[in-house]
Amino acid sequence: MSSEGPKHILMGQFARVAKALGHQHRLELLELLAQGERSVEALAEHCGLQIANVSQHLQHLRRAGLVVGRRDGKYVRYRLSGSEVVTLLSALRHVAERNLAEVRELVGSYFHDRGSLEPVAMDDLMQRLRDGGVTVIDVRPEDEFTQGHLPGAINIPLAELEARLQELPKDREIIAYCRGPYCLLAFEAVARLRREGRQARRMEDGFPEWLAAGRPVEATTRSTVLSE
Amino acid sequence: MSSEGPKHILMGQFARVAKALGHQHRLELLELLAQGERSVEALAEHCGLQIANVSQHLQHLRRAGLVVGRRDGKYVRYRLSGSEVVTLLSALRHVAERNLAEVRELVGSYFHDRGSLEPVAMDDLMQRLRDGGVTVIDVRPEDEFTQGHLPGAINIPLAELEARLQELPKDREIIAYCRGPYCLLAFEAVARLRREGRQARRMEDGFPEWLAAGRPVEATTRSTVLSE
DNA sequence: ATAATATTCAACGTAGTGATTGATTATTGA
DNA sequence: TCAATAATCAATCACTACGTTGAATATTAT
Repeated sequence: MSSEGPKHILMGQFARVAKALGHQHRLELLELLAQGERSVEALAEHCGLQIANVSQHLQHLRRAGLVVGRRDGKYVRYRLSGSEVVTLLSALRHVAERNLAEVRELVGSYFHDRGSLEPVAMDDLMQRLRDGGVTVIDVRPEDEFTQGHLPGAINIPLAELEARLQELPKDREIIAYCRGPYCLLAFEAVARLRREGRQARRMEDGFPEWLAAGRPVEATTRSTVLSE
Repeated sequence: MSSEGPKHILMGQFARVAKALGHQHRLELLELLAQGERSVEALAEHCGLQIANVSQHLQHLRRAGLVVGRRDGKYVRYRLSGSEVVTLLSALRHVAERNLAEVRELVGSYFHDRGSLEPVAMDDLMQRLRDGGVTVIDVRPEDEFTQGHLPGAINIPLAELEARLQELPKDREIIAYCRGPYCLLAFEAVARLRREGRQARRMEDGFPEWLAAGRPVEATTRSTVLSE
């Protein structure tokens, strides 16, 4: 009785997409894929899940139109099907942060309290990139950096931060970014840089949001643009 | 093993929100609530569902932070918890339309083919409202109109359209809007108006999107603003 | 060809979800 | 206070989803 008519069919389809988002592990997979292409194996490793399990989740996501896979030799590499998926994930985060008390508390205590790290909005950073006088560091793992990063950013994975301090100018502000607004890497990087007496802040959002906003991006290996 | 750490907890919370969206009936309820406040009974009637069933869905939505309810005499009236929920729903629709072949086909055949109805973007309509020279009609049911509508819009529910044609000027373009981009009311209204020889187009989005975009809104009964 | 590796498929048990029914609570009006 | 109405709760059943296991498939390298 309630599945007839084009509107109901549409709602059923929308629900299919939402169902695919409705699982912790699938959201984690999507966040990883938002950084760039990855094989099933690599995803399983990152998430600490079984390969068969990840494979099934990926197919679930694929049926919902959220990711696409391509065969590359022995591997099947998955990626987000488009930048609108990043937008959807941002909207989801936003609603949760705004309306779930548990999330507000967690974000407040765990993220915001980590010093007054004064995040820089993407717009502002864009402007300062044009004006010069700012050093941007990408604290994600090297393979994610390679697939795409902010123009002019230098890749310093968190583990190498102290060892490579001399690469960072002492008289310019340093802006760090990582995977997204709730990724801890940039928080930690800024905290450590300040401990070393550097002037550092973090970008409010991560690389995927920068990319989805249609801002310029550099890739190390090839010049392909990831956005659509 | 995989639910420890602040990040995993956050993902679990985000998944909770997505799970709540992952059901056809709940999405239909949300679309209705995007028009304004409604009692459980009214929602059940509109969706053709049992009251107890709707009640349970609403509590599911409430636990996910998507809706809030307040007691009003014998009734409990529910509404969306904020405009960011509308944004989330739009993002969901957008992903589905972009990446699910079934949705693309359905939208193409059922909505787009209904004449070349040349939708007007919200921005353009906003400008034309300022300039004057356009008549805007709200073809939703009266109770939805009452709770909030575009400034200056006149309410003509679809059933009354032919009977009230004389209220509409013949020399000005008429813009119709309804509940949202996939609501059929405005499509149908435009088709009928053109059949009558009027110059008519539909607004691309519906009232909830207009409201969520922070644009001006009028309410008939009280001057409360629904957005946050 | 054969072995090795990456991924998917198939099957199974457990657990959770959704719809229905009837009972229960909250509020209003007589 | 009692009846009527609106909403929620509790219990049940059918159904679907999740994770695991081991087998099957696809591709590469030997």
